[in-house]
This record gives sequence, structure tokens and C-alpha cells, in this order.
Amino acid sequence: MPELPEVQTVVSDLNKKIVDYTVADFWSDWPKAIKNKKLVAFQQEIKGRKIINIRRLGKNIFIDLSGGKTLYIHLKMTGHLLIKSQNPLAASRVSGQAKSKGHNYFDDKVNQYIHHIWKLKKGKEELWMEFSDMRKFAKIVLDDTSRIKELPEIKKLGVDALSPEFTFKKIQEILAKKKTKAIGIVLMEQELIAGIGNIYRSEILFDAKIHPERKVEKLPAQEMQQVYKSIKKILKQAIKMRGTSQSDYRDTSGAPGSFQKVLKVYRRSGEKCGRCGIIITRKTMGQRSIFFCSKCQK
DNA sequence: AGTTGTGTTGAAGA
DNA sequence: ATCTTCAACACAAC
Repeated sequence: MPELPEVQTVVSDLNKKIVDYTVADFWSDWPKAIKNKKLVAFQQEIKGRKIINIRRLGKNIFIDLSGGKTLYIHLKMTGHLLIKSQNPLAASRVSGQAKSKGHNYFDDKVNQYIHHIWKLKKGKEELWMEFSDMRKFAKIVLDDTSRIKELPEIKKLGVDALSPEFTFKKIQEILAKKKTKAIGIVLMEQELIAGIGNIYRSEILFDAKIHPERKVEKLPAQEMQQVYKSIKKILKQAIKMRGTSQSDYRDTSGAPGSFQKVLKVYRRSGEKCGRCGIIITRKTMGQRSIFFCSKCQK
């Protein structure tokens, strides 16, 4: 699932691949994903705009366009943006560019659920940004750049987990307001800290050796410091490894990340803990599965 | 073949 | 206010 590291990987790739290209056309077979306007209006308003810069906040992607507009995309669970340099209609007969060891990632089943396509042009060069989204939960919004940060879902976001403003003092302030809640719940709340989802909350707490059900008020400063350090450490490591593709996440070349190879607890219930050897526990917490070692994590 | 689990987010219900 | 449940949707695994 795309959490902060996966979204950061996509944003970095997009900044390398599509800046200075102009939107020439847009196609969709699922216009319900476009939340604030009809398909025709969306097409009219996006055509002819040049891509200036791509940035993110938490798991939200913002593609800034010329003329003061921004394309805001949330990948939700199964969304990924694929950048192709050949006409998608001809892709089946021509070899793709995402090849590695004879394998074309664009051909993977997980990349076949394409519901939206932006055609991009820079002089004679053409690119296609294809949005694969199996479960069709993703969100697309086109609005004035100045209005994006005022959207309710953006305005309510907490501090980004990797931003400079997310200091130890900041996490202390945030947690001071959530005394009676479990740390495993609080870490995932986007209104508090933006970017952490179900995979990384388990991995962060394992790294910090903190039990997910521990109440925030019962975390002394030293243990809170451990949690803080583990948030930064795990997210940065996951970015270096281009995210987790335990299930369906893929990068803009259609290729998987590699953090799933170093997962310590996520989806490893029933297996032995690499630290102490006891069996990893799985529980439901906040309507989602959480994984932890009941011996290592106190 | 039907049921369940998957997980992000927002809305609705208690 | 705060918590829980459901709904959006598709598919793999049982």
C-alpha cells in the first residue's frame, strides 16, 4: 500500500520524468475518481498546462501546473502512476522500457488496471502517464494551487513525518493531547502525523521495541524518543529501498520496491521473531491488523 | 461457490 | 466529542 515512502518514491520519479511536459490530452473510463468536476470540464481545464513541479504531503501527491492550477492525486490502496514513453495502444507489440532481466514490469497483472491516461508532450517527445487502480478508490482533484491547502482533507492533515517541522518536541506536543490512546492507533492518524499507514506502524514499533497497545501517557520521554527515532529511521530506510511491494504497490516504471524483503513483523504472524525467536502476534487494532513481538516489544 | 481478508479515507450512526 | 461501523471496490485465498 502506498504510504509515505512509496509516495515519496513516486514523487521523486515524477520530478525526474515529467517536469516541463505539457498535458496534451486526458482519457478516463472511471470519471467518478475525479472528485470536483465533470470529465469534460477536467479535460478542458488541464489541457495545455505545463508540469512545473511535483510534491507531496503525507500520502497526498500534488502536481503543480502552469496557470496556477494543481493536480491533486491520492493513490489510496491500489493506485499507481506509470510513465511510459510509447503509445499505450502500441505497447503490446513493442517492447516496453521497464525491462529488467527480460521482464517488462508494465505487463504485470498488477499494472493492468488502467483507468486514466494523461498524454504528455514536450516538443516532439511524447509520454503517457497511466493511472492503474484496481480497486478504484483513488482520488483525482484539479483546483487552483492556492486552494489546495484549504481543502478540508488537506487542511486537517498533521505534520508530515519526514518534514523538518516534525521534531521531537513536536511529537511530544502531539502525543500530549492523546494521552489515553494506544501508540499503535495514534501513529496512523493522518490528522496528527501524516504519512504512516498500516505497514510502517508495525515496523516502526518493532524497531522502537514498544508494544502497540501501550497508552501514550505511559510512554516516558526516553521511550517516546525511541518511537520518534524509529519513525524517521524506518521511513528513510524504506525510501532508500523504494517502498514496500508486499502486495500491489509499484513505482512509475511498474517495478516493485524491496522493503518487503526486510519486513520484521508486518504480515509475519506465526513466524519466529528475528530478535528473540518467539512467534509474532497479529491483532486487530483500529479495524486493521497490527503485527508485533510480545516479548521484544514492551 | 460463498465468505473473508486486504487497508485508505470519509461518512454515517451511536 | 469520540468511538465504531460501513461503504467505496476488486480479487486472492480459503
